[in-house]
Amino acid sequence: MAGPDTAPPRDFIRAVVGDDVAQGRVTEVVTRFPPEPNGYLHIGHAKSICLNFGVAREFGGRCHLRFDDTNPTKEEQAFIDAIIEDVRWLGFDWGRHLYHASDYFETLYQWAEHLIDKGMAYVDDLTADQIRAYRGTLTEPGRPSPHCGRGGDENLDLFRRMRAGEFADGAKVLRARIDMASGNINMRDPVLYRILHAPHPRTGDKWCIYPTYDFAHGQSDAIEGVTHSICTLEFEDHRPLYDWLVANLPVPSRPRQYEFARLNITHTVLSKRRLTQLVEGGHVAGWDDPRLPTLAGMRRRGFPAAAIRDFCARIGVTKSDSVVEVGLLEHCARELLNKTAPRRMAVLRPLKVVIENYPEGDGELLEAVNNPEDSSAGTRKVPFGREIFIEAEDFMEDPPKKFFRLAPGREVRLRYAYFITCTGVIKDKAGSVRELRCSYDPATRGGNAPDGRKVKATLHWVSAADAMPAEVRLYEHLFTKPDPGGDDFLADLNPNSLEVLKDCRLEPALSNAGAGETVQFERLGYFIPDAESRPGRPVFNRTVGLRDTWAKVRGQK
RNA sequence: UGGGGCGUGGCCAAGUGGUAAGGCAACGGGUUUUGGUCCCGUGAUCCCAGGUUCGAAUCCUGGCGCCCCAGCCA
Repeated sequence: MAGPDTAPPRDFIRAVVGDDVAQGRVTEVVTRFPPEPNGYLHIGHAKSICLNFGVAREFGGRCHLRFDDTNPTKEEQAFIDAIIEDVRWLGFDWGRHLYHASDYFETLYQWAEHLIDKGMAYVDDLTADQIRAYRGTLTEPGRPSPHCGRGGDENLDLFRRMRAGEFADGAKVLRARIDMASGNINMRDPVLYRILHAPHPRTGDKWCIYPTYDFAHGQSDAIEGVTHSICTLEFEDHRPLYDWLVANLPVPSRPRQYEFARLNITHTVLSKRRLTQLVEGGHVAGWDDPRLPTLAGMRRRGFPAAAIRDFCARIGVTKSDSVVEVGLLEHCARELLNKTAPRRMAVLRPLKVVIENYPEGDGELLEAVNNPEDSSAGTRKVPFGREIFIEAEDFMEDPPKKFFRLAPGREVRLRYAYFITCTGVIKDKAGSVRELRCSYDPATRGGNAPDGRKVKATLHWVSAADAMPAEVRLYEHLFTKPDPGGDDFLADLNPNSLEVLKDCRLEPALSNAGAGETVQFERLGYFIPDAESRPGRPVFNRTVGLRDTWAKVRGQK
């Protein structure tokens, strides 16, 4: 069993790294996680983070956190801050190795001049549209730009004037001189620098030209001594360019790029473009909406970081496109939480029960186990009285065959309390059940009958006199379809992804539920206080429900 | 019709010539003061077709299918 943070997984990336170490090709393994600060991190990033930091740790190396901040028109400091918080929360530490591609802007600039000197780059005056037209298509080769023959001095002069701010955005670009006829479009004289008169979150107004991803990434890796630059499959086509640049520039080391398949999960979306659309379009309540697969959202929802790490370890790392069922993620959360979450009782949809033979005005404290999976968690006292609330769905006036819970004349157990028998049903004018009358057996205190009598169900409950009112938010999948449609994915949004219950009742022990601590509401699932929770006005999020075989039986009848 | 990848049970995924691990899901059954947990049991001949071999998911040939690439995004 691949428990949390146990046996390190074995995959093709680790095989390569292990081989490089064994053959002496590298002495220290250095990886990096390189987010662009233009959005929040999601669980797809978690896969990459676990891979990069995991490999570094397993081989005694190090992993850098480096922001790929080469496009100031899309990036913000707020995203940088959020990303740092999320990676930390996930449980990884980059030590003093926090970097930004923008740290290397001056060096990258010098290397661009170096390329010009070698005749391997030129300044192009073509517009973006013209460049596209000259680039050819997937099946037809491109044609050289009319400016590709410019002399070195002219190119150098033009490039320096680009830096000096003499030209408008888009007026000129610096391009590598490689091969306009290459089958690989990335090699058809790719753009290396573009003019962007935009302030940068870190370098301010110092620059008005910025390197492209291709010109920044590999060189940044080389500067940092990264040995294994691990990225996703869509960059496979960029590897020849990555290698070309690193081979033709006076870089201090020779990193290698390896690609793995990005993560996909059913019933959600995992692309930054779509997540941004959901947030900016107001379809969710922000980047940390608990329905989102963002790390911030999952944290708020109550997913433990260790469960996410476990999930990432279980899905593996390969090169084949795959879609992991959300069920696995939910399983990872349940498995961990089952062992760690304290048990409490809470009633989501209260139905009042009056125990008629229980002395009026009396009350008592009953002992309840905090976690049957962890005896060290101890016990607590739960108040009991003549009037209690039970879950409305735990009673049926006319129960079907397989319904084991409370019904007229039937006896069930109240967890850690007594056996009760339903003796009466009170309804309102509309005919719906308002209240139940029951009797209890004083001999069954604690939940066991001395005569060995059995009941078929155990219900959770809360003392009416002591209950604390609360709001509880239930979540379902954000999308109704396993694979939300392409451009039309908003049409697949699940209208019932959020259900707010405003009249819930909690046992008193829940009043000091610690922030960030997920608890189990017995028989219901795992819940965590929401960020909007306040003393005296608690709000809980359901992280995930318990497995519910009754729901299955009920569903298929 | 160019270039780069991928194809093992419903979903992931081991396997690298010697006779198909594991996890999730599903379905049976047992235990149980959570219809939870836990325990036991049930399923593939490996995209297709040829070939090499005593023997192939693993090697060769030819097909088929799916994904990525024509941003001065990353």
